[in-house]
Amino acid sequence: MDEETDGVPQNRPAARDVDATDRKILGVLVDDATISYAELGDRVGLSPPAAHERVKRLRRSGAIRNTAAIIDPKAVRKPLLAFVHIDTKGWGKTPELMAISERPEVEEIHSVAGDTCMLIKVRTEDTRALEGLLSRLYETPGVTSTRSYVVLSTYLERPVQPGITTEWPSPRHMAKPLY
Amino acid sequence: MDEETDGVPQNRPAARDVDATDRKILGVLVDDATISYAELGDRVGLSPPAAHERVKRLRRSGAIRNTAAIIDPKAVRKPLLAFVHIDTKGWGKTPELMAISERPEVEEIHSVAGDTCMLIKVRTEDTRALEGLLSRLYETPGVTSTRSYVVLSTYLERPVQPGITTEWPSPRHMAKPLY
DNA sequence: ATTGATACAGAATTTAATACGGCCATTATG
DNA sequence: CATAATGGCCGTATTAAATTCTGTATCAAT
Repeated sequence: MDEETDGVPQNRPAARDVDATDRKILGVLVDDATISYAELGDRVGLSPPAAHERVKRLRRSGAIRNTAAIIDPKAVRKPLLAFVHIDTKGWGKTPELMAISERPEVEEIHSVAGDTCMLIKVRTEDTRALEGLLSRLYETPGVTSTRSYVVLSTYLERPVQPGITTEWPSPRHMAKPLY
Repeated sequence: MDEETDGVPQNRPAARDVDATDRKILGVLVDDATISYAELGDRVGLSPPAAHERVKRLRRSGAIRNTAAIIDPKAVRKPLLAFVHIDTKGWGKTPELMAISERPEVEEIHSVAGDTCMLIKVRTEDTRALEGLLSRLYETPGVTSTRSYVVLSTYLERPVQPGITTEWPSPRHMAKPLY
């Protein structure tokens, strides 16, 4: 399958919201984006060109950000996964922190509600490499402390799922919210 | 681009380790797996069939786990990202916890070193849905407490990078490890 | 030195992506 | 209310890419 490169949506042209068919398409393509439009059409009940048209729209609108190869971390020698909380004086996207983000080992950087703290996901070859990354983080100006959570084993890891939005059963002890 | 479905590697047939060319290929395909083999070959200095052969091998060996559409969480109405630590009595992949993993909102479940605790990444439509998920988690047998980290903003989020393994400069105050 | 295996390039073939035209349904408009 | 305009789809035709095939060079092991 394929066509023009997925681009980041610079502008928001046709932001029609995704319908049930689009979700089905997304569900299929998250599992496997290497199938043909004929196969995709079959699975969601469309002709190949119609499926193609939908996918093009999903790309244009930015619903599909990218079509990417998912790499096994072990294959590229990064078997060690860790999450790091760093407490910072104030928030921010400091230049020092952004320098850290250029390391290929760093996969995610989020700022977190409550404390002034950042949550970072890293994948390294071994504990030695993790140590280097951590000491670099600790030396970053504004960082007051770090806590690391080294992952022993991963039970589930998957990309964003389109999933049909279903309701959770309200816990009995919980009142319906006012708004 | 593409061919037969990426399969999970049941057996380990040709586990030759990835060389520099393979890393280049992975680097390109992580960015954009929709390019043609001609284009891929150009970028890494191979003929189209040779590039194709490499990619097939990377799939067979499991280095490329999947080729997937990356979805914008906002497009599927999941703008809220949170990490949840749950403390558990003992470890484990209890049936109850595994039931949680079937919710499409749950993206990752890891067990963590040190405490007996699990780290869970979830993405929901709103705080209401998060609340439902959390109360469900708290009601899971064996769970003694939960802590949630709601993400305010994400500065970096990307897939596993093949990256050329480079050395960190050893911190000056740190001795070389003995092994 | 010879054999075998591996990786590659180039050409040939098959398959899939893409472009085009027409149809139907829904929605906007006079 | 009638009618135009739009959007989404299908079927077909064309073009481009994936895939197969064959020969060759390189390297390793016998």
